[in-house]
Parts: sequence; structure tokens; C-alpha cells
Amino acid sequence: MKNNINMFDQFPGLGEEAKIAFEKELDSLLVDKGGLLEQEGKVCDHLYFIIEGSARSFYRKENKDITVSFSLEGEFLTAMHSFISRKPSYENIEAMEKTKVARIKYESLLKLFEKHHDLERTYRLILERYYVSLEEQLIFSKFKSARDRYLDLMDYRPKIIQRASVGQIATYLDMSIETLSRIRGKI
Amino acid sequence: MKNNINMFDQFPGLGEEAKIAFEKELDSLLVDKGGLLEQEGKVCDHLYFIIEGSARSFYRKENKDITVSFSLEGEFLTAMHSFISRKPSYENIEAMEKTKVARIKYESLLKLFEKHHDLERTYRLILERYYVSLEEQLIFSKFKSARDRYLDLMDYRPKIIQRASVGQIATYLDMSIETLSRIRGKI
DNA sequence: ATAATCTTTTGAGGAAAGTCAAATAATCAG
DNA sequence: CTGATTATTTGACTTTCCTCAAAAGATTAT
Repeated sequence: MKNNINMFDQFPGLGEEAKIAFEKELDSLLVDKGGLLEQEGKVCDHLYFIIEGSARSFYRKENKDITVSFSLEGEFLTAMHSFISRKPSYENIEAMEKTKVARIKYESLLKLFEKHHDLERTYRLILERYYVSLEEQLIFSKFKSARDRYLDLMDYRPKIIQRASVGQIATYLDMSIETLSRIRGKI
Repeated sequence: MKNNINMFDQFPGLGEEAKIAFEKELDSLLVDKGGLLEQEGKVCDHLYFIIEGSARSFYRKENKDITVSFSLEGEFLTAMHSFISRKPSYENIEAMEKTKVARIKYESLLKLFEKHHDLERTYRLILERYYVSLEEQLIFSKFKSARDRYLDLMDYRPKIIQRASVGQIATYLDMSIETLSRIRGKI
């Protein structure tokens, strides 16, 4: 449990009772590099929290894939669209290295909301963060050139540049591998 | 009040009490074409519901602007990023024609949440919808060519094509006015 | 260690969409 | 209604980034 402690640090409003009830519903999971936490075509039933390691969310289109987000230790993660809508996901989530996650089932979460309104609030806050980061990503992708998108990523999330491959970063920044490689060469 | 009735139709789980309490906190507003509901630099304090008319959310970058979304009658609307984070907004929201909105203050909403948990849930659902549509927009902007983005908009939201200008649609679809004009010419 | 595989870099050429400029069409104010 | 302003279309040219191809560099399995 020591590992999970920081999970709630981000949500000071949460009462002891709710934390305990929440933790009771968690189970934990170890995934190897390249292993899938979520797969397109299936409804996403879990909200994850990364204890150790990192993950990548991506869509597949024909042969190429499009990275939507990278997640590191201490972050919550799910295929939000499917988790929300209860429809099959278009999203895949894979571990970028050996990764340990805690996770809670959608159903369990809804049940907890009935008893613990502060948990529903916390979930709302997670959702809000998700929203904010998505919006930032959208704006940023529209305003900036390929080169600036890369420089921004270096500023904001340098760890990702260390931990993801050029190919993965390229699909995240919406440019070809070759373009990214050339940009990196000229810094 | 007759006008507002459909506001809750979208949220069947909501109890009578909560509806009444919510409506008590609403005030309504009439904005002329081009009038601003929200302005960059200010914290967004309101959640809006469009009773009649339409609105456009956009960011400004140097001289050009970037349209993030269009909203029509029956839809909720706010500068979500600022509304959530309580930081100054980068977003502007303008009426695209003479527009009637109902709105509730952020503070009022939070107070209502204390008493009416079903309202907090409804708000969560609004947030979820916001999220889903944003994600769809992000994916769609990455997967598709300029031409396909336009064809998609025609399919999904034909009313927008009728009501927004070529310039506004172009900034929404992230292409130049000229490119959009050429695409329209070739259909 | 060595071959086999996968990833990244580099080069050449091409496609998509952008910019600038001018012409045409639509809208608005008096 | 008419001139003035604003929006849209069209054309010529440029830029950005993509694709294809091949070489160089890492990584992995045997």
C-alpha cells in the first residue's frame, strides 16, 4: 500500500473512509513491455493508476498508429472515451516498459459514488484534468509547427522524450518519423 | 421557463427538487451578433445553455483566430478550461447571431452540488460529453485530410455549415480560407 | 559474439496546403 | 439605393512536410 500513498495526495478533499473504501476495490497488475492494458474493440472497464513504469494510448488507422497520450508513474489513466460512454474503445493502451498499475472497475467506481460523494468529486477532478490536458493538446497541435510542437514537448514533458521511441513521439506529435528525426538533428 | 424545458430532457436522472433549485440560480441573457459571452484574460464564471441562436468558441493567436467549437440551441457551453481550473481563459466565446442564453454562476453550481448530488452527477455528464466531443475532434483532425474534415463536418453538423462563415469554418477545420473555398468549389 | 531484426538517420523528389495578390460577390450603413 | 466595407473565390507561386529508398546504428535472440 505504501506505493499507492501518493495516489490520494493529489486530492486533498478526500476523506479517510472514502480512501479506504476505494483501496479495497483496487487490484494491481504487472504488465510487460508492449503488453496491452486496453484493446480497441472492447469496452474499457478500468480506471488505472500507474505505480511504476509508463504507458502509451494510441489509435490504429490502417497500418500506422496515432499516439494520443503518454502516462508516467503517479498518473491516472484510462481509455476515457469508452470508459465514459460504455461503447467499444477505438483506443489501445500499452505498457512502454515493465509497468505496475493499480486499477478499479467501472462498476465498482459507480457503486462507490453512491456512498462516497467525495469520491465522485475526485473522479470529476480526474475527468477535468483529462479534459484540460486534451484541450491543451488540441490547441497546441493547431497553433504550432512540427518543430515547435517538439520543442514544447521537450519543455513540458522531457521525461517522455527520454522514454518513448522516436517513432512513438512522431505519431504523438503528428509528423513523420523522418521529419522528427530531422528536427532532432538540428537542435 | 417553457424555453428551458429541454435543458433537463437530456438528463433523465435528475430529480424535481434539483431542477427547481437549479432553475432558481439561472439568469438569462440576450446577446447581439458578435457580442462576447466570455473573453480571454478573464476567469470564466458561467456555464451557459443556449436557448436560441448559436455561438463560437475561439482562441486568438497573433492576428488570426482558431475556432475550437460551435454551439447551437439546446447545448451547454462554457470556456471549460478556465471554468474548471479557475485560471484566466485563453478562450473567447461570441454569439454568431442574436442569441438567448441561460447561465449559472460557477459558485452557485458548487453550492448546489453540496445539496444535490444528482446535479453534480449531471454536471459530470456534461463534462463527459465535452470530453468525448473534444477527443473526437482531436482524432478526426489527426486522421483526416483537409477535404475529409470538411466532408465530415457536412455529415455531422450540417447546420454549422449553414450558419458559420467560410472564414470561421476554415479556422475550425484548421485550414486556410482559400483551401476551404477550393474544396467547396469541387464538391 | 554474430546474425537477424528493428529503429533512426539521411537524401531526393513530390504532394498538400499555405501565402500573397487580385478579382468577384455579398453585406451593411447612411 | 448606392457606395463602402467585408467575405469569398481564383490564380500563381512557395513552403512544409510527406513518401520512398537506402544507409547507419541499436537491440535481441541464439
